[in-house]
Amino acid sequence: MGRPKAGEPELGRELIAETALDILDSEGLEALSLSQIARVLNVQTSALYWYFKSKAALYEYLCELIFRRVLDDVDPSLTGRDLLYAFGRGFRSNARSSRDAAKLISVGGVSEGLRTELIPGLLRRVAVGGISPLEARQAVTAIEALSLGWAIFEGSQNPVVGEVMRQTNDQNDSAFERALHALAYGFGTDSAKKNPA
Amino acid sequence: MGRPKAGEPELGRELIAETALDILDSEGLEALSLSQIARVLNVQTSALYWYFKSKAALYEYLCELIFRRVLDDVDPSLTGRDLLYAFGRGFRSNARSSRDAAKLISVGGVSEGLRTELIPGLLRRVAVGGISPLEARQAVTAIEALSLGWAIFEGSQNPVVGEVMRQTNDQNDSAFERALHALAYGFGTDSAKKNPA
DNA sequence: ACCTGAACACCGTTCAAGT
DNA sequence: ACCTGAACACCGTTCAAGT
Repeated sequence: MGRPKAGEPELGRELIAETALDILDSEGLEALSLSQIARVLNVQTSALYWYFKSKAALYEYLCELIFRRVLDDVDPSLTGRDLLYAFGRGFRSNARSSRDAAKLISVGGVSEGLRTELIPGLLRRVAVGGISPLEARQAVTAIEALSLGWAIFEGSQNPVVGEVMRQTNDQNDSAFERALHALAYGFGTDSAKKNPA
Repeated sequence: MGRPKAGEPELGRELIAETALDILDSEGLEALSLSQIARVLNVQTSALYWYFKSKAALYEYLCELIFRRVLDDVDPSLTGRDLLYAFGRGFRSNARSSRDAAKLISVGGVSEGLRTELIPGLLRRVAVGGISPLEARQAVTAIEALSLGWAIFEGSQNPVVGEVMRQTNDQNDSAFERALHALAYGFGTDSAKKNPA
């Protein structure tokens, strides 16, 4: 044991990341450690440092992976506000399908690929029609924030969301969708520009 | 050393919590450990267990403390949608004033006082006029989610918000305020109930 | 190139023992 | 009641050494 057995998948960034997401799913963020990953993979903890220079680097990689999956699930033909809406839905449903994924994102750093490739691409697709680049950036920020925050509360035992959860899932889904809709389609319109009395 | 000196503040939940928030502020969530708190306070780590039964219990206490401060800053005469708006602003500005406070909230659990006292009180103040209790719960959830998510992105090096940050603070503030307004005043209205084509 | 094995400083938690 | 001191299992990281 400890050495590659025939028939066993080869150690690498992919396998390490998948194992990490499995642990995140089954045991939560607290239990997600390099030691635990190594234990599952039957290697020494130090072996992981050949593929990731630190725990933070692994976390960045995981965040990018999650983000990439969300974008892959979104209809590529969508643009503008419809894209905003679909992105928010995908972000939350993905975060909800994997326990503590939202916590990971809130704690993990931002990778190079995310900063230079994925986000700019998303922004370009949102900034169409009457939506300026600045407006697109602000809207994406708002959608990301709502979806991430919502997923965090859903994952935790938050009392507010907890109550909402105890109602039917339909009602809860619609609560999120209503908020999302208010943001995606209400942001930057006249009704959102007015200040309250 | 190690024993209470005359003139030194007495060890207790208050002092431990304040020290913890100081560390959170100056060194971030990663550096916030029981050992570090004990080191600053010149006591043994095990001494802290007299006041908190675990690290998680301390985190809960800190979350409740932060939440309480946010509510204390909100004009007590506000109700309904105006309260929603003010609560969101306070939540984010408080989270922003203390580094990694948002991360702490996303990771920390929910205390008894928060669940049974603070949140129900907030809900009661929101559910006035044309706003039903269910609607109030959903709206508070949405506002909390947006404000928490926004604060997390602000605290991190998120690329989207990072870009927005590099613009003037006014612009960034107004981006958040616009999103907040869309939620507080757009949620539950006719425009938010319609589904996109 | 890829992994082991040992070492280091740090962490959360428990518990007997002191005062 | 309140705190020390020692112990335990676990963690991230480094690095020489093997193949």
